[in-house]
Amino acid sequence: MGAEEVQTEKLIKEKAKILFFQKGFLNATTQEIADEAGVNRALIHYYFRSREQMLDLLLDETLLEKKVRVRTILSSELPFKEKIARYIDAVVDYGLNYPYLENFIISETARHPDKIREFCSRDRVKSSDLIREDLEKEIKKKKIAPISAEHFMVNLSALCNYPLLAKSVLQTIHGMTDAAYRKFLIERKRIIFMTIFNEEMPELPLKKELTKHRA
Amino acid sequence: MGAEEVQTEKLIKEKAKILFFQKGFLNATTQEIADEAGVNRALIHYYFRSREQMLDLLLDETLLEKKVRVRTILSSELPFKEKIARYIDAVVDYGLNYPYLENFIISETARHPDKIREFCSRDRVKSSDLIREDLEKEIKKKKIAPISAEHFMVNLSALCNYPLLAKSVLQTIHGMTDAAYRKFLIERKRIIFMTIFNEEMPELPLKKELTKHRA
DNA sequence: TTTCGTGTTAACAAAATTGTTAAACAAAAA
DNA sequence: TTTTTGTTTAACAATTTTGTTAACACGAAA
Repeated sequence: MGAEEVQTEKLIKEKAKILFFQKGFLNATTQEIADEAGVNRALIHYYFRSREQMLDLLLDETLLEKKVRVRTILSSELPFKEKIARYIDAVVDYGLNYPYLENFIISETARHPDKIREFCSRDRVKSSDLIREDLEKEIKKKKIAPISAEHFMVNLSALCNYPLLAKSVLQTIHGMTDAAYRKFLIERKRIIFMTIFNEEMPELPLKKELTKHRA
Repeated sequence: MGAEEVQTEKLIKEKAKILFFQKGFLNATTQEIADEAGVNRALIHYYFRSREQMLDLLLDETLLEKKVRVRTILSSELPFKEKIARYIDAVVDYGLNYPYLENFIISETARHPDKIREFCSRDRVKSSDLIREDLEKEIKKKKIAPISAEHFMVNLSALCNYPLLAKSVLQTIHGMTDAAYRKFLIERKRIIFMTIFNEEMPELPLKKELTKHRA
């Protein structure tokens, strides 16, 4: 047993993520996953028992990773608009890696509503609760038109996630190359901020600072 | 042969649409479709040759129907803001019937990029072209912040379609019933307009008028 | 060296899914 | 009535996909 060799388990997960979340092959078979990883199909069952269990694990890990990033930002002490700017930045960047993640979730959730229910029930606060206070303050200061926290968050998710989700469609319609679409998505960060706040997005100072705690 | 009896072909298509576009069962098998329609599975092959061909037909028909509705609005002579208000109204209403249509397209397109390419290539004008002039005028009049027609249309589609697409997820997160979510979606029509134009959505006169031609 | 355990493989079995076909059926036409 | 035509059904065949198992490889520990 060698920790220095290729970690087959990790390799399979990585390649499966690419198939499902990057390439959008929602129906990828165990064989296709094994091929992508250049590995015998039986290993998928060896490490993950069944296809189903592997999917659960993948989703759980990936969703958690994304949730941590997002929550870190939304529950930080940053001023509201910077918080949102960072949220947009993080979600779009994450989506550039895994454009079809949301699509996958949607499909899985349609078939197995209990899975996402279980995942959501783990945390007591909804993400809309995390911005409610900030938002209401902003509204009172007349800095932004009245809107409920739920609608605000849905607007934000929609503007960030949809262009990633619909990558294949939008790219085809507008006849863009992969590179052009990537550029378009990065442009969108500013556009999204403008659409929501009706003003230019501020420059963001170094990202690393955010996770560090300062007593 | 009786035209007065239940049209099996139509019945199958209707029920398949429900499975795919309403319930979001992207992987529904021919057996599941047959069951939903209360019909022998072989009939699906009798009428549509293969599962694949049935899917193509369904997508084509449904997309065309939606496209006609949208194009009718976008290429009408209405003032810009009313045009957009009607677009929002139509897309959200259509989505209330088929919330998972977009999801289906996205998945199909990821696997078979040629299909959507073929569908798109049928019309010469992109929908963003249909509003470009109007939009530029509006921007010159300082009625709206500068934005490209592409970003504007993507914003609009995102705000309209995402909440439908992510129905199962959002509904779970916010703990809504079907009825509550439906209400939420209808509320969103005004929200979307406000988000884009930063002003209240006007009341829309009767919808029927739109399709009629007046020389 | 032998033993042990993890990781890997090919071969097999079982289930699910699609597509075909021949026969049954029913209503209209001859 | 018989024939014909379009529709429906059950049974079958082929393929795909998943899951299991027994044998194999090979380094580490005894």
